[in-house]
Amino acid sequence: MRAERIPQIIAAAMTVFAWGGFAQARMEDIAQEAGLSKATLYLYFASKEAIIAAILQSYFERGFDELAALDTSAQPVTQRLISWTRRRAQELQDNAAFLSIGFEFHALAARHASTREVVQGYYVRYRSALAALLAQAMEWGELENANADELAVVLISLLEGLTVLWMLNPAGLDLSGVAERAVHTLLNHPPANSQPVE
Amino acid sequence: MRAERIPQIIAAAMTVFAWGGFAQARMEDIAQEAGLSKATLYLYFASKEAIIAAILQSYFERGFDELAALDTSAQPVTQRLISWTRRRAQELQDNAAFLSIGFEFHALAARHASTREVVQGYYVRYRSALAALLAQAMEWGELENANADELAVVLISLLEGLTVLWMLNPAGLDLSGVAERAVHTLLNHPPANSQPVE
Amino acid sequence: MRAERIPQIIAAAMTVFAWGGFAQARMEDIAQEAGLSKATLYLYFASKEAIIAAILQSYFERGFDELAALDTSAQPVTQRLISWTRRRAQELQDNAAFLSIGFEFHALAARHASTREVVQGYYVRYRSALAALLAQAMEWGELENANADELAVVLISLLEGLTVLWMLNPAGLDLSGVAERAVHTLLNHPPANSQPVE
Amino acid sequence: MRAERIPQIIAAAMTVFAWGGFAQARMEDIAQEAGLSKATLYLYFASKEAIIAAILQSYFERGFDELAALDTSAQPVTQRLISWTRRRAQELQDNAAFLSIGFEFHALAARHASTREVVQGYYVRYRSALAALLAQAMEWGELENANADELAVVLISLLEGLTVLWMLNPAGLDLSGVAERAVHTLLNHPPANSQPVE
DNA sequence: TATGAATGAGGGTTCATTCAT
DNA sequence: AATGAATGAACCCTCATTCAT
Repeated sequence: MRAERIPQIIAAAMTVFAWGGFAQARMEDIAQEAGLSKATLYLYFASKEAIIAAILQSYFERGFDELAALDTSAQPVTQRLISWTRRRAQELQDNAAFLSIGFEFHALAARHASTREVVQGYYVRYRSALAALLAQAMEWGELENANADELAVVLISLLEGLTVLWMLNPAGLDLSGVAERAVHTLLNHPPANSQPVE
Repeated sequence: MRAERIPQIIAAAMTVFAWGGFAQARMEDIAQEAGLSKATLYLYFASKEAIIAAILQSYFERGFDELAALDTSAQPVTQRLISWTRRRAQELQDNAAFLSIGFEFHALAARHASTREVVQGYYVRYRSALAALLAQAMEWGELENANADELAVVLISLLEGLTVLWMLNPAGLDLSGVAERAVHTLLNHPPANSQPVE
Repeated sequence: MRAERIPQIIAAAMTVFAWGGFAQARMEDIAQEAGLSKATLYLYFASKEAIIAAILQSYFERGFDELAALDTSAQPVTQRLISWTRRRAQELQDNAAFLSIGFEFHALAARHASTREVVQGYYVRYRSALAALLAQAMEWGELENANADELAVVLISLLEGLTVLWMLNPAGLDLSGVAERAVHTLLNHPPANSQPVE
Repeated sequence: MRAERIPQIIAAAMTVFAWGGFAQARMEDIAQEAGLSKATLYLYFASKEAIIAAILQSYFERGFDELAALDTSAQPVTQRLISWTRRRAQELQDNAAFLSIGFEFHALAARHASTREVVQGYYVRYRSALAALLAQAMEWGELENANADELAVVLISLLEGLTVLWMLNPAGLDLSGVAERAVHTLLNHPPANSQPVE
């Protein structure tokens, strides 16, 4: 029962949150979307906040499977990262409806340490995984030697930022193309190698 | 009076919103922060939403003065962009407290067309100004020929994304340094030149 | 539950409205009078206005049962109308506390078409029923031939007007007596027979 | 100034009250209608309630001039009363817009003794004047002997009640005609002469 | 497990009234 | 005399949460 209800409620809540934001969404709406009664929600979640917290946990797991898959592929790292970029872009487009939830978590993270820690945890893992991969590629001579961690930060930032611009004008931005080309460049010319400018 | 009260209320509202988000903030809080009574707020704004809308208009004006200043400087474009990046980073750090408002606007933009239009308008201007500058630099031979508009998109995205990562862990990310080095690289190796990878 | 709560709330609201008028009455007062919480009222009525509308529907049903009973009685029509008049007067006195609600509906009707239609509907039914009875009595030779509809209007008007005067000074006006005597006269000397005066 | 402003404000208030009722009308609305500022109203009236009280005083003076004129006319009383009825009906139609105010005063009177006293005072004067006239006519043999006071009550009630029905459906009720015919009848067959029915 | 019914706490908004100018 | 500006006091309505069944 629990194993069945909890994802059902989370899915319903995500739909409702995506449509109107955390604050505007009412427990009534979530219940309706889930096909349950309001009171039933409370059998599985102690509060609205608990639902948000549960979503927070799952929301930032997206893409980790794919990231993990990067490690085991046989292709050259550059190639792997490019196609991973493409997949991330695709996934973004598929889940566009839920983008607002991510931004709302950013806002929450900026305000509340507890949320911040969770979100940060995600980016740390993300960054570490990416950096490890890049470091390996450097070690293996596939990429120019550079600060792998900083490169990871730059790549992640780039994708995050593109997400914002794409959300604002999906038709006006070739998300995949721009991302791929920029990642390609950055892999070939890692920024940490460049001379700091004063 | 209006010229006096409106900025006063907006400033108060921003402080309150930064602290608790749009939804949680109460008109009472804003009034208190502004040193006014709740009813007085309604002499100048028709609703809480109207205050948010007013902030939306002003929020994304930040940094435009500096962007405009880029045009008139005598330095080489690369140099100008690098130091502009530095100033943006500095400004970000100075206004860190209000970052959550920006993320909340992103969430709102993802949900409401009217907000989206305003925010998009900002990024369009931002991107145009930057692209124009880059195009000029390319024309003058200061930068390698490339797709100036796409380069602008990449630069903006990078800075936006770095903002998120820095917000999550200010101490763990040398915002200025990473930004400057990445911008430097991208200017020297504009991504649009690279061959798309299939 | 609904079948139980709705009359309960309407009764409470009538009491509160009778005491202070529609505008002054607070939902809190009605809730208290009904022994419920304020929020519970909203489970059954969408708004204060909806409660008033519900009362409007029931308020002008008073006396219709008795009016219907007029048809089936075996007594002569004159007799029936006289004793009906007496009962109406009695009922008025019994429900004196709610008179102000009726006047308030008159005021509302004068201002809002939708209320007017409801109230008018009541008087139309009232007038039709009375006119039909009078017409029958004329046909049967019990009453002098005359304009039954106009006579109905006059009778109703008379009772309505007496209600106002009696409300202003109950002790100073023998409501039943005056009403009965006037009705008696009008039945015997129906006005429509008289020559219009120029 | 006062002599100028006070009628101006009362006229404005009556317009606003007629449109939306006492409760819904805002001081702001009245001020606007009067072409004054809200604060200025308070130079002439201590409160909204004071404005209503002032209107109460003037509202029920309508028709008294004409009633007084009845005394001095040279025509037969019956004739005078009929043409007075016609004038009252005409006046009613001319001031139809303000009818709702009258009903609202009835509602207020039913609830508040102080208002009731004022309204009752009006009807008492009205009834006395009419009864005196009728008594004189009886004395002079112009009318059949009867209870002049009760006849006055019946006449007044009839006109009051007709007002309600006419307000509900002006097109469907020949106010003047019905009133005149009924008054004519009642003058010729005064109810108090009829035998009470048991 | 599920829910219909109920509510306490609260928040946005309104408005009569005041007062300094 | 007149008013722009300000506000305290309410009031309607909402909603997360509880609980008896």
